[in-house]
Amino acid sequence: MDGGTALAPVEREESLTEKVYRSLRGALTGGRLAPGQRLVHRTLAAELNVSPTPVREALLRLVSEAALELDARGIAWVPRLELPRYREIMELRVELEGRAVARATELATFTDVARLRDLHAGVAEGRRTGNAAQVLRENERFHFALLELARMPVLARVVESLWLQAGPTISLLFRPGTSAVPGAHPHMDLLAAMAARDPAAARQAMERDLRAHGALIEAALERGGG
Amino acid sequence: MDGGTALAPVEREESLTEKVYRSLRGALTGGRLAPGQRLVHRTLAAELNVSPTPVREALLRLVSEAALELDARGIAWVPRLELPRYREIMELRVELEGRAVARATELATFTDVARLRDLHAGVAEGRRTGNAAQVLRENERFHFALLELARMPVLARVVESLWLQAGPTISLLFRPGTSAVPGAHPHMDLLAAMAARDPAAARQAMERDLRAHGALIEAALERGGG
DNA sequence: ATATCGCATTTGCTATAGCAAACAACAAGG
DNA sequence: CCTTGTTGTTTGCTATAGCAAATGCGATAT
Repeated sequence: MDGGTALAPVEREESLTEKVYRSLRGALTGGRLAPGQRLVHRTLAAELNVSPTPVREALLRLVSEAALELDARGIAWVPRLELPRYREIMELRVELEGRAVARATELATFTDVARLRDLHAGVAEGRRTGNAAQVLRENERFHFALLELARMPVLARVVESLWLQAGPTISLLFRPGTSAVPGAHPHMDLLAAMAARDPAAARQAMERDLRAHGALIEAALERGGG
Repeated sequence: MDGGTALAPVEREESLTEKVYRSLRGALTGGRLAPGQRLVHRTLAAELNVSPTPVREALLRLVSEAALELDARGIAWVPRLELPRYREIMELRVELEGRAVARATELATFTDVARLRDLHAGVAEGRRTGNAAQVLRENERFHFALLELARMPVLARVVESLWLQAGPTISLLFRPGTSAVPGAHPHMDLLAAMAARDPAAARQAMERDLRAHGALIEAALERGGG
């Protein structure tokens, strides 16, 4: 019985808690849960056809990641992001994702950069067709793939958490039409810098990318969007 | 009925989940839970005289904060910190706590700095008497008070999470005697810089402080402590 | 019309129960 | 002595039940 050495280890199928968590996470970053929305665990459980227990666990997990908050009564809800807090999140993202992209530039192979180029194509297509949801979704994939390349798991986890905190507000306020920044998309500069093995330039491109997006959201927040 | 306006709002007493969470958190940073230790939720519940549910919730919360991990079977355990990951955590702490102390220096009043001085006295006392647990505990209070002064809640939360990830390993390996760095304690330089309203100097002092501690742990990890 | 009281409902929190998979220990066989 | 099979135990996961506090609503009184 040794033909088995070629077999991959069986994947333990994920728990219900995990499934609910992923579903909620996707809803948060995908803009299907708006700031202010309340999430009553029993109600959600009924909708998802599971018992309240795994739903409650998933909600508490999101609370511990600051993606949700509990009101005075203990009911989970999507927090409204005030401008100062949004700015703080963006400052941290600039620093941390900047670091990550510099590191990724040192480590990335030609193939890695090519893959990133493919991912950016999705973003570009969304921009052309004015599909905000697609832009956000593909942009997220691009950034997370980049984070992966940096081989900094602790940092990556922090950025994911920041992403999740800002996600609902960004989804609510982002409109791709508005972001017609002159010149090439910062992602293109970033990819060029990576191909040229220039970590500092890559970092600067990342910073421009984040600040360009960030400025749009800040403007909307100032108009009273939060 | 307006005599009530002077009353503080009644504090909703914390849930059992919260209590268990705090207890475990303290055990992790206080060195009462060593890397490798397994935490079986039913057993723990029996020891704490509560039902398994809140214990399970507290454990899952710590898992989501990367303070604990789940093994293949789903049992929570205190992860062993490999050197690269420890280094990554320290790099992030240097950046983030450095940022925080620079900001705190801009915002802190004379009274704030005096309070920090008091907190450092606890650290100094622990050093004099060779009480490792006291040094770690008071050092934590000092750093968190500093974070509070920076008014950067998102950053503070991230640092707390990093602290928790490194806590068990630090507690395991830290010995105050070893850390007889020549010259004044970096905290003293830091406090002087804050009093002088010099954010850059404060940041540098923080970096020296973290790297001095960090070097001790790294040395112990290299000797095979993890 | 407004305020107040009371009751039914909602809802988070904790405890308990049952299941299934993994594990451990021990017995039987080679 | 080592392997194999069996059986009892451990343990995470999910569902369910009951409690208590908060809430909401309607009735009643002023």
